[in-house]
Amino acid sequence: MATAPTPVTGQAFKAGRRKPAGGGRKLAPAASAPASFSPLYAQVKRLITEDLRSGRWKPGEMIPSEAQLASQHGVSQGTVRRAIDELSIENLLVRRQGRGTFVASHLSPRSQFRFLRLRRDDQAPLLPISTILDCRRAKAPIDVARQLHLRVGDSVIFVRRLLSVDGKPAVLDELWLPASRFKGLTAERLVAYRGPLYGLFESDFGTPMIRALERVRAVQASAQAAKLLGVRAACPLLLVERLSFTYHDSPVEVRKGYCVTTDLHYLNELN
Amino acid sequence: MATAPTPVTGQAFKAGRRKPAGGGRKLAPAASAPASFSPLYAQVKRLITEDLRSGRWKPGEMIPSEAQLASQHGVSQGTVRRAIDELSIENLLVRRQGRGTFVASHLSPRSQFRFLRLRRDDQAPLLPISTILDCRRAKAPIDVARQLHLRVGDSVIFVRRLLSVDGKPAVLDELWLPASRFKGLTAERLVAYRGPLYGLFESDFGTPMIRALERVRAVQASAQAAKLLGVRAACPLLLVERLSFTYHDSPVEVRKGYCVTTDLHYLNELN
DNA sequence: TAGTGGTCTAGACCACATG
DNA sequence: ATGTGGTCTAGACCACTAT
Repeated sequence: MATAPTPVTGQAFKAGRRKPAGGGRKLAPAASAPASFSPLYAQVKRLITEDLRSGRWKPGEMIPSEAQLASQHGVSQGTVRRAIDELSIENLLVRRQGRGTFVASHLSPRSQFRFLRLRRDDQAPLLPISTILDCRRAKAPIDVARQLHLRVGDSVIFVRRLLSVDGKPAVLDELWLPASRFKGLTAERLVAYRGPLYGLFESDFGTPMIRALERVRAVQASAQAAKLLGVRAACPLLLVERLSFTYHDSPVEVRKGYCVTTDLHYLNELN
Repeated sequence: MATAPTPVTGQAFKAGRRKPAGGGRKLAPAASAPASFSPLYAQVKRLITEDLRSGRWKPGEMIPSEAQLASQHGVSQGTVRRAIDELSIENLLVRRQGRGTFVASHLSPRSQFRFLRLRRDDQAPLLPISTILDCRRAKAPIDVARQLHLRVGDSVIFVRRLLSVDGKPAVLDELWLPASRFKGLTAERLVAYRGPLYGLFESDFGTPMIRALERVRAVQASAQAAKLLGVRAACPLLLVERLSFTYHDSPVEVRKGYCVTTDLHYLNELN
C-alpha cells in the first residue's frame, strides 16, 4: 500500500467523460447530468488536495513528479501539470525548477510571512518580536463559534500576544483556536517556540493555514489595549479581524489584531 | 495596414529561440545571453498588451480569436492561449466561452467595482451615491508628484467627493490626476457622468486602470473631514491611500479615502 | 451550422539542479 | 548523466453561443 497507485488509476476519471477507444458513444451527456462532472484536471487536483489534507505528504516534503502522478492517475502529464499549476497559485504547493514540487510550508523562508500585510512606512523589513501575554482554555463566544463552525460554549484556546517593532509595542493580537484541534497548546509551548505561529500550527498540529479572510476597520483603543500598546486611550487603531482556513476551506482560527499605524500600514495589492 | 498581420509574424519570435527546421544549430545559448530571452508566450503577451495600450482594441471590444492570433504571430494556439490566460488573470482581458476574448472594462458589470474593497457589515450590496465637492487644477504636492512620476509643481487635477451609503456620508475621497492625461476633466463633467469614475477614465481619457496599491491605516478625523462625514472630530477613520496604474505599470491616480467604518469594513482575501 | 474558448493527449526539446 | 519542472507544438474533441 505504501507507494501503490492511488485508488483510482484512470478508470473512475474517465467514467462518464472519455471514450477510451475510438468509439463514438456519448457517455457523458453534459446537459443531462449538469454540475455533476468536472474536468479531469480538477479531479486530479482534488485527489492531490486530499492527499495533502490526510498528511500523506507533509509541509516541506516533495510530492511525486508530474510523470509519476500522471501514470498513477492514468492521465497525461499535461493534465497533472494543470492541476499542480492551480494548486501552486493557491499556495498549497511550490514548484522548484529542476528540483521538484513541494508542499508549501509556513516554515520556509519563501512563505513565512505570507499572511502578514503589515509594512513599515520606511520600507525597511518588518521584524516583529512576539510576547505571549496569555493562553488559556475558554468557552467560544458567539461570534467566534459561528466563524469556526463550533457551538457556542465549545472549548477553544484563547491566546493574547503583543508584537513589538523596534522595541515598541505595535500590534495586540487575540486568537481563538478550536481546542479539539489544538489540544496541548500551552503558554509554555508558545513561549518556547521560535518562529511564526503558523509554523507551529502546521508542524505540531497538522494544520497548515491555507487561506484567510480579513476585515479591516478603524477603532478607538480600549483602556486595556491602550495600556498594553503604550498609547493614549481612544487612540485610533487599525483592527484586523482574520478568519483562517486549512484544507477544504475548514475555518480553524479567529484572530483580532489591534495595530498602531503611526509608523506602519496595511499593504494591499489590487488587480 | 488595417487587419494586417502584426509586424512580427513568427520570425522575430523564433530568432534566437527556435530552430524552424530540423537543424541542430543552437541559436539561443541561454547561458551566454542571460535575461535577454523570454518565453514565446511572454513575448506574445507583451505584443498583445502593447496593442491594448495603443488602443487598437478598446475596453469592451473583442480581440481576435486564439487561432487568428496564433497564425498572425506564427506560434501555436497553445502558446497564444497561455499568453491570454495570464492576461485574463491580470484582468486585462476577459474570456467568455463560446463568444470570444474581450478587453476588460470598468463599465461592464463584471468588473465594475473591481477595486472597491469596502463592504457593509450586514453583507447587503454596497450602493454608494457620489457627490462631487470640488474639482480644480492644482500644483502637484511633493508626495503626489513622486507617486505619479511628475515634478513637484506639475499641473494636476484635484477632485474631492463624498460617497454616501443609505443616505449617510461614508467615505471622503480625494483624488489627484495628472492634468496632461486628463485634460478637460471638470466638475460639470463629473457631476453629469453616471457610473463609476474608472469607467469615465477609460472611455473618455483612454486610461483604463489595471492595477493598484493600497496602504491602509487608522487616523483621527480632521475637523473638516469630521464635518463632511457627519462624525465628531477625532473620530477614528480608515484611511485608504491608493496608487493606481494603467498599462505598463504607469501610475496615473493617487487617491485618499477616509472611511467611517462603523457599519462598513475593508475586506481582503489572503492566499 | 459555424465559430469560439475549454480540455486532453503525446511527444519533443530546453533549463535547471544534483549527484 | 539523470531527473525534474518549463516551454512549445499539432491535433483531436467537447461545450457554449450565436445565427
